[in-house]
Amino acid sequence: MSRKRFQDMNCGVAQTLEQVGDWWTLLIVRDAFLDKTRFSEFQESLGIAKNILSDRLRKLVENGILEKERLDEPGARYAYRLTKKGRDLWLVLTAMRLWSDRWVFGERDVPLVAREEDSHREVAALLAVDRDGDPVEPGKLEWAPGPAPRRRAKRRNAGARR
Amino acid sequence: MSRKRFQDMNCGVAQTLEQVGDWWTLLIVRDAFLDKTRFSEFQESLGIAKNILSDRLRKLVENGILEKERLDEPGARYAYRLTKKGRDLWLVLTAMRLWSDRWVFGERDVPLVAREEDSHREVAALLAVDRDGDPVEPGKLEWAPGPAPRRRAKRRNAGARR
DNA sequence: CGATAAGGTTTCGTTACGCAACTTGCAAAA
DNA sequence: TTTTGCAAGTTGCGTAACGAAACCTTATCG
Repeated sequence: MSRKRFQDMNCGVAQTLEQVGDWWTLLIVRDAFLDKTRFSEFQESLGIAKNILSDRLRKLVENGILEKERLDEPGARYAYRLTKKGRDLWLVLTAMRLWSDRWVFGERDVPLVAREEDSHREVAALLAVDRDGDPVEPGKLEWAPGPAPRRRAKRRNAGARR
Repeated sequence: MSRKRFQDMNCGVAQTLEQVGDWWTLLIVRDAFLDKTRFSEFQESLGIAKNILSDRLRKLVENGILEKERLDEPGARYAYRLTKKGRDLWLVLTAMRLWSDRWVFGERDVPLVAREEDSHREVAALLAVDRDGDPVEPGKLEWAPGPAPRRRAKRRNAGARR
């Protein structure tokens, strides 16, 4: 009678939820993007119970989304930092932010903004492109179920795992 | 001692999680994208308990992500369909799918594919653009906390709510 | 009328969450 | 050297959410 797991579902959404689908997890990741690194920083920022935070951080480290580093500084024991895998979640966070921007906040301002370091240009939208980089019309999308045996052609970034 | 709510957090990620952050909710939305409309279809597809499914469907309808329609067909039943707000979640699902494609599945195939209706070109990546539509370098992003009083300039699609 | 099916609701046991109190490790103050 | 103090947890306990199965309701079919 334990909580159902999504491990065996052959679906990317389910697999992602398996790793970051817990109630607090994505907010911890969001805070990590905001350069929070310490246990107490997450705790104060989120108002999360310490045992829950402890558990979520452990799972995030286990899943390779955060890495735990021991610090020598006085007053600071550990630092939790995003790995490459963790930083790659920015698209998920951005998609959620943009959705809420439109459907929840309405005209209110949102506090988390992604922007280019140099120009400070903000990410205002996400654009879907095919494997050649050509835009795909969002209004004319259909979803196809699988399993579709397809070869992923030439990935820009090889060496995906770690 | 109820579960902590994210309502009051002035953060788009939190607001989105408040509506679709429950354990099963995004999988129900995914199934809705796959043209499932009936209670029993969701139930069989997901293996979710009926009371949980009932509760999640109700909340999704309350939040305007699904709409419940009474059908006249024999066997008289209901259909749950995505609203515009619900269909707008495709970016979130796609971002999650692409992430798992890279970090979970590795070389395995994924079963949920978004593609253009006419050309059948698949969405292979999401591209961040600024408000002028110019691409923003993903590698050089920084995250800024708010609240940043910014005016959202000329949205492509006005009339956001409904 | 009885059987069957969709779409739930109820009941009940287990798991997860939330809170407070306690523990541990280290470092600086007294 | 003892004490204080903070970071980073762990433990115990009560409540809320979840999961499975049984039950209910409405409608159709024979």
